[in-house]
Order: sequence, then structure tokens, then C-alpha cells
Amino acid sequence: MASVPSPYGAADSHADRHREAPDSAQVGALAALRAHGERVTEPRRAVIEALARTHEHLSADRIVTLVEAARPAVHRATVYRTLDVLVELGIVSHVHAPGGASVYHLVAFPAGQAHLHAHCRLCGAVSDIPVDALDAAAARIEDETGFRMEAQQSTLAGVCAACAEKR
Amino acid sequence: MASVPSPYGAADSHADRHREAPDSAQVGALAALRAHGERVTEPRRAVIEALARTHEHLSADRIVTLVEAARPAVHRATVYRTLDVLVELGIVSHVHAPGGASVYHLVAFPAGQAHLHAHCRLCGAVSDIPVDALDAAAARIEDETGFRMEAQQSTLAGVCAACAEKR
DNA sequence: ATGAGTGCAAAGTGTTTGCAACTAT
DNA sequence: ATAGTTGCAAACACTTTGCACTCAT
Repeated sequence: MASVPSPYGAADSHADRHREAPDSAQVGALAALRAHGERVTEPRRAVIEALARTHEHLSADRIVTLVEAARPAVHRATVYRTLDVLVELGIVSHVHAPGGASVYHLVAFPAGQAHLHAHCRLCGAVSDIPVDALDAAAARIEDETGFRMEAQQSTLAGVCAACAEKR
Repeated sequence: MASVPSPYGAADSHADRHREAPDSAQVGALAALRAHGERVTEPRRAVIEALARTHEHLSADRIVTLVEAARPAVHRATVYRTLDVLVELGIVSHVHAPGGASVYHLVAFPAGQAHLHAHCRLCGAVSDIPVDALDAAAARIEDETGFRMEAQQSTLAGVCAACAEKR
């Protein structure tokens, strides 16, 4: 039931009107999905859409909420399964923030969108840090300890600018 | 059978005899506990002991196991509560490693033992990185973004030396 | 048409909480 | 003595799984 038969095909033409350039990340994600021989289903579209609609870092639970709001028929478990698939294919990246919930975001397809994650222990927000901020440190660490840091998968802990100022 | 009728009390006077010179970290932890007006109880000693006995980074669940092995009467919930207290007092540090389980370790009391955490995505091991490795990056990040990185609370993701060599 | 993908509900993890009993101070 | 701690068991949040059905291909 519920209708909304076409996820975002021809039907929602006016909802789409100012989306001529639908996130390249979203397009890329769908293409990558197909390229891997995976089926493109409505739940999967919904998950990718939720991820593409924001530049935020969403927790799995938050994604569940967003998807359920848009497509009530989509079940929690399916969202989790979809996220697993997307992560496995490298379409989505997830980082574990201190606090229990892991956050997900689309990997930037055009490249250049890459960034590091910084988690504020006061407000919980995950903010972005220039991707090259740790380059020097990474080089030094590998040199000294042999550990090959993958900065983009790392989450830096600390206090964000906003919270730092309030104190 | 088994008994052990008195969970903890006067009974273990001799069980205590060879515990005069424990880890300075352990002593420091207990002292800090007292200094904060917290009571020093057997469960708390057991948790601190488990942490002090190893330089490893222990998951909460692993600590539960260790403590339960040494003091069967101590309940899981108490271990979690104790860890919370210790973290809150800054006696113990915990980092969330990607993969769900957070790892705990005593903060080095004499100072100088401080280190950063690096989590290998291949073997799962948490290794230590020199504490100052991110100093320059931290300064630059704060300068550029305002984010005040707390390097010691951060977990770097990547591949450890051993795993890197195998590939 | 046919199997990958889904919804459902139930079972897992890992962690927290309300309460009466107990013990460190 | 007495308030802080504990044990217990149940609740909790988050995630995964078995199964029959459906839909993308």
C-alpha cells in the first residue's frame, strides 16, 4: 500500500525539480551497486538517498529512522543489511565514534571530498578535518613504528570549535 | 561446594601478604580513588588489579572475565560501574576501537607512559604510538578548524607493522 | 521464472538500572 | 552508624539471523 510507487523516477517530478545535478555520489553509489552485480531495490535506493541527502555522518539508527520516514515499509534489518553491503563494496564508509554508534557516509565518488573524522566528546558531533592534516604525522609514525595509518578511517577525539569556545 | 562463604572481609588477610609492591600505576590508581573520596572496595581493587597486571588494552568484557576469574563473587554490572567511575576520575582511559568493543587501560600515573592508540584493521590488535606523534598535526588542526584534538583519546586506524609486512 | 533481497519476529551482544542487602568509612 | 557499593535480575540499545514471501533482473 502506501503508494509512492516510483521511488524517484518519473513520478516525483516536482519534488525533483531542483535536483538536476543529483549528487554525483548518489549516482555513483547506484552505479557501483549495479557494477557489482547487486540488485537495485527500493530499500537500497532509500538508504543511499538518505546518505546522499546530507553531508552529515549518520548513525545506523538515524539512517533507519530516515529511511522509515520516507518508506515505512522498509524494515530496520534491511537497512542494516544494506549498509553492510554498501560498506563491503566500498561505497559507504563507516567509522566507530566513541559512544557506541557507528556513523556512515558515502565515500566521495569524485574524490577530493575525502576527509578525516573528528568526534567532539562534549556535543557528540562528528566534524570534518582536511584529509591531509595527518599526512606528516602518518609518515613519521610509519617511519618510527611501522604502523601504516589510514587517516580517513580514523576518528580523532577531542572538543569541537563550538564547544571549545563555550568553555 | 566451593563455598567461599565470606565474599570479602577479614578472611583474606593472608591472601594479601605478597602484595606490598604492586605496580606504581596500581598504587596510583588506588590513591587517586581515595583522593576523590571514593571507597576502596574489593571489586574495585580487582578491576584495577586486572588493568595493572597487563600493559594490554582490555575490553570491558575481557576485564569482566578476568575479574570474575579472580573474584567469582564480583558481578559484571559492578565491573562496568567501576570502570565508569575510574574513567570519570581520569584514572582509566577508554578508547572505542572500530568493531564495537571499547578498550580500557590505566592512565600512566608517573606520566611518560602516555601513548596513543593504533588499531590494526587486519589483526585487530591495538598498538601504542609515541604520545607526541600527533602534536604538530593537532596544532595545525586546531589552527585551521578550531577542533581541539585530544590525541590520547583518539584511536588511529590502519595496519600494524606486522600485518603490513605480511602483505 | 528464479534466486537475490525483503519483512518479520525473535535471538544475540554489550551495557545499564532499580532495588534490597551489605560494607568501608 | 550510615551513606556509598554491591549483587542480582531484568531492562536496555544496537545489531544480527532464520524463514517464507516478493520483486528485480
